[in-house]
Amino acid sequence: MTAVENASARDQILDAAEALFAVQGLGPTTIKEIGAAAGQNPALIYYYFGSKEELYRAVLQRVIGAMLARGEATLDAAPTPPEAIRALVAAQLEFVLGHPNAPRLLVRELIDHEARRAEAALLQLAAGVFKRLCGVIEQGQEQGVFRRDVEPRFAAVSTISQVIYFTIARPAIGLFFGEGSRGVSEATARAFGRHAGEFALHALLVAEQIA
Amino acid sequence: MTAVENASARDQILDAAEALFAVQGLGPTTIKEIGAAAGQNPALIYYYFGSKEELYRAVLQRVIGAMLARGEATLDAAPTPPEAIRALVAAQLEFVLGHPNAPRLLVRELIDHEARRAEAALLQLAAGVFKRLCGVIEQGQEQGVFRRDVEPRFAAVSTISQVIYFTIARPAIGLFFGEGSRGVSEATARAFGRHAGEFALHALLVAEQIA
DNA sequence: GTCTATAGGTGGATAGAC
DNA sequence: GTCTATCCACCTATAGAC
Repeated sequence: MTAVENASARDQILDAAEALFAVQGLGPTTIKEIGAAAGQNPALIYYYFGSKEELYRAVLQRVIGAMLARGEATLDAAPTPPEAIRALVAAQLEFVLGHPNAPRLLVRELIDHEARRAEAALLQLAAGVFKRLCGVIEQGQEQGVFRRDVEPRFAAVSTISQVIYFTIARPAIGLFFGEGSRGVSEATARAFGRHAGEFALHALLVAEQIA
Repeated sequence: MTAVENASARDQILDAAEALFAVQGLGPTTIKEIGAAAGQNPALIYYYFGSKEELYRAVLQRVIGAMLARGEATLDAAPTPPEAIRALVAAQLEFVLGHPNAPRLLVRELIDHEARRAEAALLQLAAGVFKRLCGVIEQGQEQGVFRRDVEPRFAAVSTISQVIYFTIARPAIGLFFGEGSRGVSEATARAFGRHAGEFALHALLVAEQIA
């Protein structure tokens, strides 16, 4: 009955809902299912969140907030544009390893956008990360380390796409790598993360800069 | 009542279902909705397909078949590994412009895999395309035009990820490009396609090969 | 804050006429 | 092959006891 225990019941619902929404999506996930997974009475969901939709929004907010904070902190901390690219991709990979639900929720939300149910907030925030990364790439071009015949905004999309797609397509990639359709091992995922940073860098660096 | 008209009723259901499944997913799309969108009686869906699930499978089969045929033909026709990379990315972009539902259905299916509903066939086929592309990259490495310090399978994933992610994230990218949250223009999409081919090539080519 | 019971609505699927 | 009518299961949400 204390504030802590209340928060805990609420959080257990949030955690269970996040996992179920990520794997099944909003529609097919039922209130009863969430209650059972959370070890809580389904009626509590209405007490704490009002409706299934609002619970879904709360789940999204939490995930997006965490992802964004991580991305911005990483970009801010990097000393040079090439380091920023490498660090961002590495942070992206570490983030999705720790929060495998995040890209699933995010991508579902993007696909659902034309179903007019997506949060405008998500779109704004996603666009915000792109802009920050784009600034870093422009800076690298001004410093003469990145090629000038690259559209910075396009390059930002290409850079970010790799880890997200890798995570989403993990079952198919697991088969491709002979590691089964349940997805690749964590070691392979980390190796891909290092590759993705280098791949983007080599695509961006002027030829003389390449070691 | 002719065979052609029968096929037409069936195809109208398939077309309507494809669009609805792509935008909303399987769960939230109702049989009645599909019937209305197709201009057909919902009961016909059971006559032709047996169940909602089997209709969904038929939709997937059609899309995957088209995508695969296009990809393999493109790779087969390219004379050199660099040309193959460029041509594959260009074909990918043209395909998604013509079939905007395809990547949505495919990515939904991948995300849903842990919900144990995905087709093993899709995973096998996706892995097949990766393998073909991977062979092209290895060939380029043997010929000395592509860098040897790149894992070919990772590079295949990075190359393919760009256009698919661009399509999925189109609403966010639309905002980012100041073209509204309904997505970017076709001209911008084509420009991105050209960029993505070059991005992957620069990431792969040995330094001396870069013009 | 937490639980039970249930109302109210909708969805997938089928039976059977035409 | 196509349509109408309908059954049954299930889901969201609420009312109200504790």
